[in-house]
Amino acid sequence: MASERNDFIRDIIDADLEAGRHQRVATRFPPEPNGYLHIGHAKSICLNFGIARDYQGTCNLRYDDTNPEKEDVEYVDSIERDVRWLGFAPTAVLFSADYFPKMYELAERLVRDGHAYVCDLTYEERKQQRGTLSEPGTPSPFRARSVEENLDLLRRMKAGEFPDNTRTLRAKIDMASANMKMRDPLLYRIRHATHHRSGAAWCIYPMYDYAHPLEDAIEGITHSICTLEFENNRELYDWVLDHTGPWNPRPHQYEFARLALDYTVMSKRKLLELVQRKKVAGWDDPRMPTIAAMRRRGYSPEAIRAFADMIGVAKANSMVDIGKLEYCVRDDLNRNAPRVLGVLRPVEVVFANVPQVVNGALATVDAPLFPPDIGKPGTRPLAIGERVYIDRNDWRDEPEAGYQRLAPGRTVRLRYGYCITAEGAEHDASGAVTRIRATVHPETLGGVSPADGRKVSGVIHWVDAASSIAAEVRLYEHLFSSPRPEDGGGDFLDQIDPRSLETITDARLEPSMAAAEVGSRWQLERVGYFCVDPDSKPGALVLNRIVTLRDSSEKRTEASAVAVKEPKEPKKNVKAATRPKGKSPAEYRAEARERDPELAAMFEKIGALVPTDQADLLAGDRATARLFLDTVALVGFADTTAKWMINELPRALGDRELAEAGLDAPRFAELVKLLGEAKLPAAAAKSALGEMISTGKRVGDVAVQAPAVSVADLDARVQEVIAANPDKAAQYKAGRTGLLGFFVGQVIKAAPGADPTDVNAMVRNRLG
RNA sequence: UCGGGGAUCGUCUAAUGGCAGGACAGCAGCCUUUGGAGCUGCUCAUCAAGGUUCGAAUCCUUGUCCCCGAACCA
Repeated sequence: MASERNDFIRDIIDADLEAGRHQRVATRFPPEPNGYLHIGHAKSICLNFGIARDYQGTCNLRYDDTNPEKEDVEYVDSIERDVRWLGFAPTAVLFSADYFPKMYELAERLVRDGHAYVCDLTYEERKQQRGTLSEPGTPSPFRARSVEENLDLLRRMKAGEFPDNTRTLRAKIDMASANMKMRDPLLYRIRHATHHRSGAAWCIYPMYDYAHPLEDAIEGITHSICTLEFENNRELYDWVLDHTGPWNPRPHQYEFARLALDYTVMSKRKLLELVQRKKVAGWDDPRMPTIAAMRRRGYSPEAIRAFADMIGVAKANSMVDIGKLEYCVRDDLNRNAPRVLGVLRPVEVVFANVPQVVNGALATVDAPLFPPDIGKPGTRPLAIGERVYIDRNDWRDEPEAGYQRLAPGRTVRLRYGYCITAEGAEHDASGAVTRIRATVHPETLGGVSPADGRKVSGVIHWVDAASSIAAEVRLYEHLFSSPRPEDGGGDFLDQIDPRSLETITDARLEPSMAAAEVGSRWQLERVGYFCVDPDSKPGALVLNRIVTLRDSSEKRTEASAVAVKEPKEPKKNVKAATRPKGKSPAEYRAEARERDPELAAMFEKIGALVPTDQADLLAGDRATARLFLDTVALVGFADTTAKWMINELPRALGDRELAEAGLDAPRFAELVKLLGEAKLPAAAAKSALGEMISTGKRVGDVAVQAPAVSVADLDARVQEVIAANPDKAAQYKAGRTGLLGFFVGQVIKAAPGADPTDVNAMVRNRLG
């Protein structure tokens, strides 16, 4: 059983297990090897593998490689590496291509059963005959070919007798289906192509809609999870399984909303374009949303998994704030990245008063690798020499309000070291500071305040000029300057932020960083988190900025507020405007009556008993209308019957149709009678109705009439509940009237036979 | 003969007729040898209108808006 919060898919799995529909859970992650995996895939990986983990089930990594022209082993390799790096071990690593023989065998079966045919229509002809979203298609002239001819043609297709694109195998379903996917969809196409796995063994390849359900069924997948755009494909998925089975377990497809993140793009096509047009350095350019890029940038698998947990799984299209990802990355790094000192834009500080120099240093301190709140051990020595570098950004010739760092006459603490006071600065011709002169307060080591009582305005980072090492630092920002680069109608490539990569070649790091390994992650205190890039060479470190530190200084807030551009006009949905409006249920009911005079007559009769709007709802189909009329004929109470049929019956029915639910008028009438005569409380009647429908029993057998509760008893219950929740009672009295429902619910739980109306009144009374 | 889905704080997501909750972001304060972290508090939502009900985000009705679907892609 899954722990913590469930998503709707885990709810479905829980229900399936509970109902005995499955004894075990099997999922799969089915990428097509035609690109690198991205953060959106990570969401799916965490879902599928996470379910396998939570339910002690299985999860296969299966390459959905049915299109030889787009797929490549480079992608196959990268995908498995990324899945494993994310922390998941596939139960099996499989390839659709390995099922080609079995799929073909089933295709022959479809032909033999008359469910598929070979079609000679060209692409253009088929397009012509497909119809549109609102008009039916026309059947292919080859639809009526004999089984023998179809079988012969299919075998010759497989044998390679026909050139590419000259024939297809199509399912024989319904060219008039409202679902375009069901208009005799293609099952196989001819491609004399080399496949990355099966080589030249095949010249016909199955289409996704045929292959995918079979792959799932062959592997014994129970829950086949995909994204929302496949909702329309589910009907075909089921059709394929229905005509190739029986399958046990029989897989079912469920769809969730794919991840969309702002300030990036997620489609493989667009990612490929960025790579091929060299807008980025490759699939693993740290600005890309690919797993490989995030790994290189320094995101940890734990951070990405935490992100997947944070965003949840649902069916509503959504755009996730990239800040959530960055939060997860920082949260992980804060706990795990050792702190070191480094200066991105060095400016020299020379000390005028040098207290005492030992081995070329004023002092050497053991600086902790983690702050106290992290509670991790480790230190490294830090020598403070006569000259240090501080960040240019920590100096102001004229400090603005609220500024807490170094400026003429100001005193700051060098992190882990001395307090220093700036005495003056030298500038170049452009006015930029080139050197700062300062005095050291020798007594301030170890957190001691300056002896003269002067105020220390802040703490800044620094490195020793003599012993520090040089490094290249790559500063990354979001690749795109717009939160939705695909919106606005223009080319998304135009939205690339030219400032998304800034390279600093003369940064200085504390000497301990010379030993940092490729891939290791560090916090440069007060600057951000950094990861050692594989481009590093001995003596020539390259650091990637993983993410900045959160910065609550006002300056930064203002700057980023300016940087955020106004979102563009929301894109106009041309399709939506030209799309004809669908018929409303009311129109369907009216049409049904027009087609069916008997139903129209029933509508008339019902209209004589209840208001027209109710009659309309009750006379949309014969089963409903008949139930109403028969029930009223039996017991009267037209008003009660109508209200219960309209408002309560749908919920009790759930997914079932009234006609197949087997609720006959005599049984329903019994319930209505009790209701009409006020002999059964509404709440009891509701649960009874549900039970009557699912068990076929009579109301007398299922309605649990809790013993009546005397007024005195009920009042005691009310007072007990109020006494047990004094805080809530106080809140209620303070005006939080929504709590009334809470109290009523609690009392009814304690006294099931009570009339909610009475309880309501008594609670109000007691709570004043 | 159009069909299939969806709509809850700024964002993501819970609540399966009974307290609209959590997280991110934001704001304020505390704390701090990182303007980090942490802690405390605050701001902020059920698409609309009717109906059923003691009680509706949830059930019914009528609307509105958004997404997906007419590749020999997946």
